[in-house]
This record gives sequence, C-alpha cells and structure tokens, in this order.
Amino acid sequence: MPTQGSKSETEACIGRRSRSARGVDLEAFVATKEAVGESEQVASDTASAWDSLLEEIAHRPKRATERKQDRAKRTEQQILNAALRVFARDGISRSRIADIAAEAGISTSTLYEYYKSKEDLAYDVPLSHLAEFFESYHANAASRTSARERLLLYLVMSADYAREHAEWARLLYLEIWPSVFVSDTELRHSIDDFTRVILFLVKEGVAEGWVAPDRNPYETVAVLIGGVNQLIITWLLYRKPKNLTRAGTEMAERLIAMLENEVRR
Amino acid sequence: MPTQGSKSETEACIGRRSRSARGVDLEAFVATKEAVGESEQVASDTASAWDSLLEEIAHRPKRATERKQDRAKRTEQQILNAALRVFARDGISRSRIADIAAEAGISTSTLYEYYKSKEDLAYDVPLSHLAEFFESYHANAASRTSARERLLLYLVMSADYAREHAEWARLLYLEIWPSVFVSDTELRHSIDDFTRVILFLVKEGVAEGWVAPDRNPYETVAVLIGGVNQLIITWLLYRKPKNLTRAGTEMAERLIAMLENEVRR
DNA sequence: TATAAAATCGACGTTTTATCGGAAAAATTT
DNA sequence: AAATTTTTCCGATAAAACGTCGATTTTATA
Repeated sequence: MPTQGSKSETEACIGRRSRSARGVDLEAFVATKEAVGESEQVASDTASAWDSLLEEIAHRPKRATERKQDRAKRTEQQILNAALRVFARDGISRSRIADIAAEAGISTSTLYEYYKSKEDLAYDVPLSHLAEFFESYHANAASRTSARERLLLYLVMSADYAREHAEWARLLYLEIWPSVFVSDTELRHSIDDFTRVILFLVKEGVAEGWVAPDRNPYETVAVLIGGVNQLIITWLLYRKPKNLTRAGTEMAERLIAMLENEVRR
Repeated sequence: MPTQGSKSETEACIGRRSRSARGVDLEAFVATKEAVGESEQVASDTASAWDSLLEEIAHRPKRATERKQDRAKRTEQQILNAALRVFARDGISRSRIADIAAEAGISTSTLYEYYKSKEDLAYDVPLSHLAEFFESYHANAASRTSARERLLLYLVMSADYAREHAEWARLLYLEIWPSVFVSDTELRHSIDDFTRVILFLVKEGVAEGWVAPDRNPYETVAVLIGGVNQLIITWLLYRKPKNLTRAGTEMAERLIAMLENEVRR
C-alpha cells in the first residue's frame, strides 16, 4: 500500500513466474476431466482430482524465509497478531509501522528485519487464516460426497469463518481482496485458490446435472462469490444481518436453488 | 488512505450528521408506498416516488466548498483529472501528492489548498463520474415503465459505464468501494444511493409480481450487486470476459431470470 | 564455554506529507 | 482606473512516517 512511485501497470505481470502459470494449470486440470467422457470412470477420476486440488491448496507454502530461532518464531507471530489488530482498528493506510512494532513489543527496526514494507506485511497477515480456513473446510468436506453438498458447505463456511474472525475478515474483504490482485503476491494465489475451488465444483455440478451446462461457468462463479461476498461485506460494515451464520446459509441455499431452477424448466 | 493515527472505529459514526439519517429516509419512503395498499393508486404514487428518488440522487451536492474564480475551477478540474490518472496508474497508496500536483501543473502546496489530504482527494475523485452515471441512467430510464426494465437497464449500464471509464472504475471498484464505507464521506452516500436504487426496484418487483415476496429484499440486492460487481472486478483485473458490455447484459438478464424463476414454481 | 550465526535495537538518513507567510492574480470598491 | 479586498498560488520549511546500518545482545551448537 505505501512507498515507491512509478511501478504499477506492468507489476501485475512481473513477479515469480513459477506461479504465474497457475491459471493454466486449472484449465488443463478440468479439461482432463471433461475429456474422459461420462460413466463411472469419471467419478473416481473426479474424486482424486478433488482431493489433489484440496491437497495442493492446503499445502501451499506459507513463506519463503523460515526463522531459525524459537524466539524469532514467536516474534514473527507477535508481529502478525499486532498487525492484524492495528490494521483492523485503523485501516491499513492509516496504520503506522511504529504502532504495530510497539503493539508487538519490539522496535521498529526489528520489524523491518521480518517484513520489508508495510505492504509486504499487509499481504502476509491474512495468509495464515486463509490456510486455516482451507484446512477446516478440508476436514468438514470429507463427509460430503456430492459437489452440490460440497459447494453448499463451502459457501456457508466462508460466511461463518468471516463471522468468527471478524478482524481478519475486515482486513481481507474490505481492504485487500480487490486490490491484492494487481500485484503478484502469495496472498493473491491463495485467493485465486478460493475461486478455483468454486469453479471446480460448478463444473462438477454440470456433470452432476444440477447446473445448467449451457451457462458460462465463470459467470456462475461470479454470481456465487459475488453474492456471498456482498453479504459478508454488508455484515462487516453494518453488522446486518445480525445473524451472519443463518444469513450465509440462507444465501448459499438460495444461490444453489437458483442454479437448480435454471436446469429444470 | 494516508495520514493521522488514532481515529478509526468511531469515525464511521462521526461526521456531518445532517446526512447520517439517510438510511432512515429510505425506510420511511418505502413504508409509505407499502401502506397505501394495492390498486392503481399505487402505480401513480410509485411513479412519483421513483422520480423523486432519482431526482434526489442526481441533485446531490458535489462539494461544500465552491471555488470563486474561473481559474480556480479549472485548477480543481485539473487536479481531479491528474489524480484519476495517477491513482489509476500507481494505486492510491503508492501515489504521491507531489506527482499528482506535477501532473496537474501546479505546486504541491496549491493542491493542499484544495484538498486537505490524499484521502480527501481520493474520495472526491470518483464523485463526478458517479453523478454522471446517475444522470445518464436517469435519461435512459425515462422510456422504461416497469421496474423490471428499469432494473435490467441499471445493471447493464453499470457494467457498461465501467467499461467506458476503466480508469475510474479501477479506482472505484478495486480501491475504494469496499473501504470507503468505514468513513462518512460524500462518496459513501453516493454509493449508498447506488444501492438504494436497486433496493427500490426490487421492492417494486415484488409489487409487480416477478420477485418472490417471501425473500429478504436486502438479500436479493446483495445477489444482484454482488454478481455484477464481481463481473466488473474480474474484467478490470484480467480484461476477461473480453466483451464486458455483452457479459454485463448476459449477467443482468440471467440474474433477473433467476429471480423470476423463484416466483413461478 | 567458546564460537558463529541469528536476532535485536538505537541512531540516523530519506522520503513523503502537510503548514505557513507572503507574492501574484483576480475581483470589488471608490 | 487606482486603490483595496479577496482569492489563488507558491517557495521555504516543519512534521511525520518510512526505511537502513552498524554495533550489541541473545541463541544455537560444537
């Protein structure tokens, strides 16, 4: 969010190339499934594809640099906790590095030992929670067999996780989500993952027959994510609806019902 | 986006009170309509309510301070144009006041004569375009008589306006929209207006019989705005779908069809 | 416990934001 | 149209936040 002047525009295209090709992976990924044909072979292929997708997402490396001492690991955690509190309280742009350092009980220069800029820090803060969400979802989704159930759970859990971690959600949904995409950060890939899961399940939904096959799956994803995110954002801002868990469930069920309505006509 | 330290939290509640009561206005507004009953009386009441809503929105005052000299009005416009370019190019947080001033052909201190901070400036930049959108919509909506047609046009025009003014849209959708709500700015009220129009039309849709009356209208609004915004954001980031106008039309028609499907079952 | 590596911090330089007093330009009055 | 007032503009400079560096302390480990 801060600093240096004339990067921009190009930036979205620069960065670690090894990850830039991810979008393509997904294409190939899904194409494979579709090429197989109908029948039961699909079911097992699909199942393993689903598992490996979640596997990959859950095991996404957190950070490149790993701290050697226990003390340092504690410090890193303290910085992240402090940053979350301060960012959520003051907003990223109004937050000062000095405040975060003080909140973490360290000096400003020590903080710079861990993060090279405020922007860098801001993009790292939401990561651990996002990883936790995926893990939590992975565990809960194990019992669900159909894509419909999995998608429903995913949307419901998204809203509920935001309710449980309001500071984090505020930071992610109100400050970072849209703008993070312009730069090629680790966080961006995690958010891309978030979308990929839904896209996967939508395409599965077509195979299962409850999503209209003639609709653009990306458009469908936009409807699903858009609706749920809008609900979360409204709650974060106004604490309305009061019961986000119930509203999230209602929204998720409604959206899925809407998709089903498109088929049976 | 920049500056001062320990405001926050409370800020959302502070500010010019004269406008803080707007949400309530809308409630009263719609309640009046509903209290009237069925029949044809409704139609004319509704029509005037619709007109006065658009009227009010279009005539929202732009700024409190009005420049006295022509030269100064030109300068103000140059600042806004420069700010839009620089913000869209570098992102708000990376943009420097000095750059914007230089781009506008004035000194830094002169810029501060017009805007007391970068944040202040950032919140003012999107306003004029938003006003233009409302005006444009007002003109185009005149020929539409049903709420269904009006809503369709509204959603379609939203996407298309973003396409036509990509720099502005990038600033608004990717940098400001979510986070603007935490503070009580003029821009916030304009964005609230944006939502109010949709809420109004949804409630009209119930009266017209093509929106399910048992669904929470706020939830319906979230679905509509969420879907369209998500589409716009994706386009701003990736320029996909390539043809935003067509995709916007498709999305709008689909969303409305989805609402209609909820009724006829 | 000696040694190297890792982590911390205070002091300091840089960049960006913001202010202030007066000069220049435009509007107004006489 | 000259004098006066108001508005606009800018250079100099203060204030604040960002970021760096070398010296010092702490930790791991041999």
